[in-house]
Amino acid sequence: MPAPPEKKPSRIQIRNRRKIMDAALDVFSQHGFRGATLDQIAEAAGMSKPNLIYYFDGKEAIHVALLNALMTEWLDPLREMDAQGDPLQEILAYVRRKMEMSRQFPRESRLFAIEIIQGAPRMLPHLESDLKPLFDEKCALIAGWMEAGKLAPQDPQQLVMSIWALTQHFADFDTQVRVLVPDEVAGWDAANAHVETIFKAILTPKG
Amino acid sequence: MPAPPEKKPSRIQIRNRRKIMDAALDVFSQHGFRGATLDQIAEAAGMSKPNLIYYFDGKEAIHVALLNALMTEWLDPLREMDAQGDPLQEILAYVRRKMEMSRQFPRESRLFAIEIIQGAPRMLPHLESDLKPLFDEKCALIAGWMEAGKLAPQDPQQLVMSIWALTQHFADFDTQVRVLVPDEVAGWDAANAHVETIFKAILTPKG
DNA sequence: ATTATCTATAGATCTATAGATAATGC
DNA sequence: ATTATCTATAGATCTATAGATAATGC
Repeated sequence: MPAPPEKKPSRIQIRNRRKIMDAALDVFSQHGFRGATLDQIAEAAGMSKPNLIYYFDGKEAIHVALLNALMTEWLDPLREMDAQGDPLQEILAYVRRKMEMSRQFPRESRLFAIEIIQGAPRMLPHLESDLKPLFDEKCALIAGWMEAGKLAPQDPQQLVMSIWALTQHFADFDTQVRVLVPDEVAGWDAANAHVETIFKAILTPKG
Repeated sequence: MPAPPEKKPSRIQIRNRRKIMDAALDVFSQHGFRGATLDQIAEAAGMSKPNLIYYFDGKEAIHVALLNALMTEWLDPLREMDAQGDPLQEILAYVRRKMEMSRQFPRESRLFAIEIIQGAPRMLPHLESDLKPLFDEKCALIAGWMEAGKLAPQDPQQLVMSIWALTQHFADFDTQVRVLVPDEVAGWDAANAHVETIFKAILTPKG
């Protein structure tokens, strides 16, 4: 069953689809799927509503396209964790990459967070097919490192989820963080330092 | 300007308002404010739509009532942190209380999470007026403990936010956790243990 | 008498389509 | 010729209200 033969998209197509996706990221990451409207997306994209639907099959198609595109790149930092590298440095580097992504791409982080909180109605299959195998692979790698005495022994699954919890918190709960720690710049520096301290403390093998 | 004299609510009023709030918690915590509909809430409450509005001024009033009620009890575990207690034990006990709340009240956790992720349009004033002073007070308490050498020195603000990030993750991202760690019971036990390990490791003062 | 509930519906909002018009690429 | 955009609108969904009817508490 070959994919239907599709023409190569024109430059305008590429530009407009990208513009729509960016606008949709704004809107969906703030209101979730149900709370978002095509009007808001059209407004943010600077296009008319029917024009949106000229480029995508509908509201849901835009959302799915967004999630698909993001799933891939969102997992990249984890993929980069290298079995050949120094275990502690590999994990700390992963933590740093995740913190950097939270800082640079808070909308993406929130889009995922809302989708997951709402029960992942459109992303559950991706979690099973993409995230789970990668998660299992990297947990096995980390478990190996622990067995070899390179890292303090602990539950690798909990370790990886802790990394996510801590690094994504600063993007997802940004509104709250800003109330409590008004100085944006100092906040990020302190967060980076604190998160790094945590993982050094629990991962460094004892004596 | 005295508050308008309100009659004492009847038993039916109390029961129905409670039923509506519970139903609204279901619906708002899953879809956010904009994504939720009165139809869904009415259905979940087993009441007719107009009857909902007989008890509350409207959709927004229900949401606000929910957030107000929750804000108070959600902060209780932090209020309990006792300046007279043993510092390390006080913090670990707080962590345990928060984990327990995530396990027992995941809907409440998600309701807050969605509200914050969406920019806290209806809760920002509460964050400023309720959360911030309590946060500052407890951070000062923790800072005092650190100066006294009872805890390893670190940024108290980052410490408290780390506790939130880790403990709430398991409620908010439950859907994802279940994909990655299918055994619910074992997952919670492992999570409890891991989170406790983390905070013991970073808080125990060095020799 | 007062409180609670229901049916019916007004009016706003939302997704999506139809069909005409304008812009672009050979 | 094909691609892109617009106006107008159908049809569904949503919040909220009007006004009638039923249940409850003195």
